[in-house]
Amino acid sequence: MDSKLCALCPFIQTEPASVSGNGWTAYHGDSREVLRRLPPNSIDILASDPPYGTGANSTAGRLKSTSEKYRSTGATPLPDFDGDSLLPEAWETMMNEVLRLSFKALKPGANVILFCDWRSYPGFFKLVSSNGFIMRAVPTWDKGRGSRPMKNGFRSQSEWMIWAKKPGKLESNTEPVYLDGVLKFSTLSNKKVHITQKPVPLMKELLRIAPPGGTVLDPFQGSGTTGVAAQEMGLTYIGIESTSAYHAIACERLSNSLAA
Amino acid sequence: MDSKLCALCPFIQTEPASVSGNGWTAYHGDSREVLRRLPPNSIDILASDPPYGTGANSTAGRLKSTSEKYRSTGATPLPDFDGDSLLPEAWETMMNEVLRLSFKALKPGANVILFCDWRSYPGFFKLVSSNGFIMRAVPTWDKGRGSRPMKNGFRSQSEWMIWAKKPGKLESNTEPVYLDGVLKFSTLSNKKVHITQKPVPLMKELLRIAPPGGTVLDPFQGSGTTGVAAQEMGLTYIGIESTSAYHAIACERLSNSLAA
DNA sequence: CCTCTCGATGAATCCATCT
DNA sequence: AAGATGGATTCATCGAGAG
Repeated sequence: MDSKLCALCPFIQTEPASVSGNGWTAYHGDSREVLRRLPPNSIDILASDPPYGTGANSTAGRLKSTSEKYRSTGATPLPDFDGDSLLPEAWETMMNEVLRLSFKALKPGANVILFCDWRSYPGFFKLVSSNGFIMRAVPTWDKGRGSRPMKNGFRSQSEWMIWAKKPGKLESNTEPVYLDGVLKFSTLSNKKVHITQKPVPLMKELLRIAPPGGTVLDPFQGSGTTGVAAQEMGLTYIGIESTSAYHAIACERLSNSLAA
Repeated sequence: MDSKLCALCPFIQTEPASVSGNGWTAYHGDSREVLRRLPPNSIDILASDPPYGTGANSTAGRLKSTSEKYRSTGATPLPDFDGDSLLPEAWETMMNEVLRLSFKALKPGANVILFCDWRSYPGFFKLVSSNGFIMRAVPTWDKGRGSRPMKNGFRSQSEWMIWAKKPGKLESNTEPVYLDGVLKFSTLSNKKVHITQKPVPLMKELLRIAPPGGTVLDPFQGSGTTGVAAQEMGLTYIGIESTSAYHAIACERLSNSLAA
């Protein structure tokens, strides 16, 4: 942990708890508190699946847990995750702060990958741009036709990944990569431990844009898929999660990731 | 043309010119002027590829013609199209008016399909929602790997289609359709007569959500691809185009569409 | 080992009913 | 009357288990 903290600052009082392994660190706490303590210009890539903040469209939506909302068939209940049921103002303030603090932690020229959907994209677009990042493109994750069909309409079968970067140039003398703009990976139907869990092969494909051996940051770690992918790609990983249940799940997945 | 116009209104003085064929009408004029004259609640679906308004990011961009901007290899020059080089304020005012007038012309429950990309989506999202339309989803057009690869990044190989509807219910006693959310059609590399021309098979797939025999409106007709697709789907078509060169091209394509 | 059947799933949406 | 609630709905795909 960065030890160059201001000893007089009353806002930083306790160290967030963290668990470490070979090439990874998982913090348990609020993203903003942890981000404040990361050394500036130290991260090569931010890759994360943040809460979309679209769960609060009704009072019911705000009161319901995420597992109730996003599971139609009442199968295995999963632990809830934070940040989805915030009212728009609260979501925006939180996300703005996370992006501002992340900007500092990232190296000049570092890439940013953020998952979103058609509802949350305008909010992310505004915050990403206004925090100094440069939008590059928005590749699409095609989930295939496994998702729920839509009568007399178009199936919602994709999510988007905002690709942006911090201004500057990241030096890299390795072979250039050329990545597709539409990435097709099927969802893990029933093996999921988090409702919005992404497939590891998808995350690995996205992380091909990271410099070899670089450091990946995920301020909304969830079940730790980004970390597992980073491990398999030989990248160093730093993750942050506020929910106890998911912090524990992520630590276990990270511990076992290269064992298999 | 609708004859129930207010005889005292000083703003409506001349009839826009139009050309008609069997099941289609192509207006030559400003979308807003023509939309004002359409009978309210008469259109079943709006399907269009509007100007994105993102061509004016620099003075150079505003002064360059659209054919100069969008052709890196100096191949056959194509006629310019209107509305792309408007400054953001002007684009927004124009598009707002077109959407407001279109809303009136559409039947309750009518669907809206608007092409956009990741730059223009936030602007469209705002205007579509604030004009009373209900956002439904955003299917993706996957152009495949034909487009230019991106060094150390993700290829821009997709465009988005905003799917929205006017509140209400469109009665239809036909078989329901279930459409995919990611539509893969390759671009017409060199046979294009308009720079942003879409493939006819893509437009036909999109028009499958129209009620059989219904009326399709395209306020930014361009080279008339929407109309050709509508013809092949057995739908009635109304298109509007302000540029003379494209009006002529569209009339010719529409005349010949069912001949082949 | 491969094929087939069966069951469960989906960052959701529709609609009648209730407050 | 407008807004909230809760149960029913849709089908291509994936995985488990049987043959």
